[in-house]
Amino acid sequence: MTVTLADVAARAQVSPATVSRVLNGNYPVAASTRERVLRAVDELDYVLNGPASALAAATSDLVGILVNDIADPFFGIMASAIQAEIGGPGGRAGGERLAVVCNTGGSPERELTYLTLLQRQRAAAVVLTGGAVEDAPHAAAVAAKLRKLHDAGTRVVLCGRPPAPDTGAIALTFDNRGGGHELTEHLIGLGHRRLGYIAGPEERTTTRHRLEGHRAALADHGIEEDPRWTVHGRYDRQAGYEATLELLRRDPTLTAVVAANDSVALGACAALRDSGLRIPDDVSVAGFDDLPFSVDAVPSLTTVRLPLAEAGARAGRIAMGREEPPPGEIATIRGELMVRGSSGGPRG
Amino acid sequence: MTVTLADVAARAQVSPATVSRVLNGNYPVAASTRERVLRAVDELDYVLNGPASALAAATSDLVGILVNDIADPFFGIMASAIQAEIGGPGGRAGGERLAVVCNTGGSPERELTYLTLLQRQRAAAVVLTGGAVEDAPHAAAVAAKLRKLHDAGTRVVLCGRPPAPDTGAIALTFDNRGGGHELTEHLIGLGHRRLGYIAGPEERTTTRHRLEGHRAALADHGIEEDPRWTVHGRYDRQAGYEATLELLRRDPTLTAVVAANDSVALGACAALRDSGLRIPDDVSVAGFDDLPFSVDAVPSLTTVRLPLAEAGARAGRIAMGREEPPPGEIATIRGELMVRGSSGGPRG
DNA sequence: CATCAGATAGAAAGCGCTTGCTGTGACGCT
DNA sequence: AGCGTCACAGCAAGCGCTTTCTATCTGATG
Repeated sequence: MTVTLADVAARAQVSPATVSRVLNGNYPVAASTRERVLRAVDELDYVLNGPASALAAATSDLVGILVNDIADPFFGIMASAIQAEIGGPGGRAGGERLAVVCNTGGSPERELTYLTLLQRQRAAAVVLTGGAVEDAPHAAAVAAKLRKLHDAGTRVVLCGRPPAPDTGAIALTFDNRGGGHELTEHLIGLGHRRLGYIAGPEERTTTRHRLEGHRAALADHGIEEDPRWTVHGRYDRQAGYEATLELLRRDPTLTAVVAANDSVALGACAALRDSGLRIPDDVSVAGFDDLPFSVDAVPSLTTVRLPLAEAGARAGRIAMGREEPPPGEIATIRGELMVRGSSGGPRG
Repeated sequence: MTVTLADVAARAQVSPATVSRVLNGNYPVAASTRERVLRAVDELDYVLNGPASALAAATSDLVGILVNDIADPFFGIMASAIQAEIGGPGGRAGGERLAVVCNTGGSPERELTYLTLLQRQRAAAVVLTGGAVEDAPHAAAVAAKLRKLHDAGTRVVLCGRPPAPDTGAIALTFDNRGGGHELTEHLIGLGHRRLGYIAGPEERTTTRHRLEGHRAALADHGIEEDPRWTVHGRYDRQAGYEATLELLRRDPTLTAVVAANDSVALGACAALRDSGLRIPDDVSVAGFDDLPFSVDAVPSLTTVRLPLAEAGARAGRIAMGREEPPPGEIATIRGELMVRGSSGGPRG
């Protein structure tokens, strides 16, 4: 039924071994023979059996990319950049690799299961993107898995994720703390003293780091933080909307709202508008990430730009072994403050 | 080095066959034996070798999802919904399947290569999303590939893509033509007579269908179309911005701009604003898709909602064989006109 | 008590490919 | 002329798992 290597070999009048070598191209084969084989492959419309080849060679050409939410451009952009470097078809990479993105939906279990699945497929490399969950047992389980993958020869790269010590994983980490600090400092510089903060889900590293940066900035300027000024929620627009209403309820005198990310900030803007407040005249708003739509918002969003595409590309190259890992296997990627129309001096 | 089935068998004092059967659970195994095996698996931390098992069983648990642009929420949302149904880990599906999304970047060659790669992996199913390219040779090549995949037992589902006759593929098609028609009709109903249209890339089915709907609506109302009123561009915000400036240059008297999709529409809004025009007082704007951010735009965007998540979920279920394919193997999914703030009567 | 169906477990034959090792001519060297 | 060297090509042994067929044991049946 299906065409196998042996069929091609028969047709080209050579041994299966020769066909295999022509296809893999890592062994000398006479030009004339090669041509004959290639013609046979073409005529029979032969397609290599991936599993068989992976089994025999003990390696596969699968590269896994784990993301928290594939519908979120934050991850989409990184995944896209990673995939472009992995080669996938058409990439500049020599061997064709199947870059696959796996959507964990932010669930620790799914993350773990996907890692097992990739381990099972003997993936060539795995790139984990986005913040990690700060649950000790789960973190340990993931670390163990990463270590195992690494030991099995799978290259593991963390992109926009905190380092995982002793796992052999290369980490490209975003400086969320620094970015958060700079952003809040900017607002303080404008004269704001009562700042609301809409944080992401409690147990995520990204959430914690950004919040820490924010608080550090407040502390630096001797501003005592009111616990009512922080609200947690999901990383989406809806959460931002609701959290903002809650903040306004708790303290209507806030002059600025800092959001966990741009989507949340957009929700915040909508809530402020719906509450009859002008941005930035009445309340300033700031986001994080600088996703493409942020510059288009009205007013355009003050935020911290994270070089998602660049980071992804680099992670992809490292995963493919086409770029040296950073010294110490850890690199910190800084964000860049983008001051735009959504932030201004308080009340006036 | 790595633990194999045989190791587990030895440890559990059973034959490899038994271990395999315990793991696959489709053959009677005494409870006590099963337990012993499971314990051994656990103790040895055994992970099944995917390729080996795929080879022996002649099937794999890979499901491919092809998207044009993973960084675009349009695809992200569909992919997310599909993946959720495929199961991936944690899904309600029984067997764990590895749902992998492949980013073609809109390139026909990459699309083809990914299909080959998936064929090579003996994928259990493949879902293609988004519009197709209307290049005859390429379309034929894709059709041939789909046919081959289908014949090899891979379930093929098209989601938001026109049917591919005689390939055995199930198609869930969006009614782009109808949506485009309804949208333009709405604007005409408001009194608009000079409507600019920002179309997507020329050679895509989605582009053509939406444009056809637009033109049909114009024709229905006896409006003669000026060729200067149509500009083609990419499906992104930037293209919308530039195309709008071009339209304005060609005919400053336009009272409405219809965009190929919401991102393009947002770009159009930005361009109009930058040109000192108010929306919708001076010019009305309409998009397509109703992506999450569209309702947040200022003013909120009049557009056609496509049930991306529902369609994706259905495609996923069909791909898994958990839902009957539609009669005739083709279903047309209609959009819903969402009238919002960006459209109003012309000039006041 | 002999017989047989039913329930489990094992033996072994692959699945389709890769690769170390073994030929085998053709060349070049002394 | 004799022989070591290459450059290729083929042999055959797996890679780790699934699955058919067969063997064994149990308890039920007549």
